[in-house]
Amino acid sequence: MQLLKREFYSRRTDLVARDLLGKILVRRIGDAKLGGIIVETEAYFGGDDPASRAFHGLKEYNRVMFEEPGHLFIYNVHKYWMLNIIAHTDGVGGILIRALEPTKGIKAMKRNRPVKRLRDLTSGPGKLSLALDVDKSLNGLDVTSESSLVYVLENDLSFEISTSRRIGVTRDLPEHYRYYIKDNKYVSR
DNA sequence: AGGAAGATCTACT
DNA sequence: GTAGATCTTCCTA
Repeated sequence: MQLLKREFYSRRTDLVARDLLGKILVRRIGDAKLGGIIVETEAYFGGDDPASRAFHGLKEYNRVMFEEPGHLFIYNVHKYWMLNIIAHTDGVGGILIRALEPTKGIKAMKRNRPVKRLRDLTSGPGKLSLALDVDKSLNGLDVTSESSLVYVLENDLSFEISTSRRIGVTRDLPEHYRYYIKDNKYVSR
């Protein structure tokens, strides 16, 4: 399977968010590989998007949102770390990875986040960060490098895409910027 | 230094 | 469906 390159992320944020569905997110920890199929994403933009971490302008903690596409942006909310991948054509924007369908390293992920049912393992942005042992130490990481600790693989899969408004935001835009695989049981809700 | 907000999760009813 | 826990970061002083 082919690694997604920087050109993939150097496109409109919402298009990249949609196109990430069905791809394989891999988290490497030593020799182990954990991860799964991306089944739910959300796009966040720059200055005109009140739900975005970039809405109030450039700060130290959100700096990577304004930098080169294809890097990780890790942000904390309510005790959990949010895993985002930077993607834009106009200088700022990123995609929240909200849910995975686990396929690799399931035993290791369950050690990181013990659950009874597989469908509870990575069906939410905070859940998948715990399962994949993702925290702020990965902020700014380049996901387009062969040797990266996190990267995304091409994957041929056919499915129907559903959309909705974004989940959990206090001030959302009227458009639909949440994308998910229809009827997939690992979607967060 | 203190208070409040927030892209969440869990455990209830 | 709703309440409460929890912690990083921001804002004001």
